[in-house]
Amino acid sequence: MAEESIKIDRKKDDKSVKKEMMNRGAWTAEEDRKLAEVIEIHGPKRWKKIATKAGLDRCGKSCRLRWMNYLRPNIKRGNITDQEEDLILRLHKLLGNRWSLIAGRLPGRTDNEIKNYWNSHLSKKISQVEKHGEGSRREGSRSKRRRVVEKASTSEEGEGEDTKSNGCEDLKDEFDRDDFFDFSNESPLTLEWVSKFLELDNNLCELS
DNA sequence: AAAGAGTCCAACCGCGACCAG
DNA sequence: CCTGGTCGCGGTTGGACTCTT
Repeated sequence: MAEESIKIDRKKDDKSVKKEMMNRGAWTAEEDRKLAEVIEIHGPKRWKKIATKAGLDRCGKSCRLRWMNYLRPNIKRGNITDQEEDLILRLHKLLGNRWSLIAGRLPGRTDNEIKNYWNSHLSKKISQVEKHGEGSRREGSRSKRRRVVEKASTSEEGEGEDTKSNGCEDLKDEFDRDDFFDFSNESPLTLEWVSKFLELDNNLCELS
């Protein structure tokens, strides 16, 4: 028993020592350059390897995040347009806090960016609207662990867990959300998709 | 001009899923 | 089947910047 806890402690210590040795905080231009170089050669995978190859005192996780949110080509910087905002609102209504899925429909935007935008702009907007208007509906606390939720939701969608509900529950019979949002073999945001989505969303909310 | 409050966003953290051995 | 390593996700934090008083 005691031995086990010592083991755990040692493990924890190793971890924190490593952490302390790791470079953290803001990325420098030099680090960015090194990271981009290595990724160009090896591709954006095996992040731990990339971190060591680049000679950065960063963990793979940190490298991945930097690449995904900042260095990746085709990243769109600057203000979220009205159209994008509208899309985010509608997608969030359907999907809840599944930022990566939402980001998948906004080319050039990252999940982190959308999440930040939501937290700083839209959540306020929404709570203001809710104050004025009627319904208060709790945002699903940890919509995360989505795969678990998704699995569960296939059998019993109810529970209101993973947000979205908003009078749109009815759609579940005729609309397979996960199918709809499976973007794996589809090119991102096309006008057809947007109009298809907006049309569908309008229809659903008219029903409710 | 300064200082306190508020906002924004890059980066970190912790967790669960996935996968290879 | 089990285990350890890795990845990807959403939540949270810290600090730089801006606004207000």
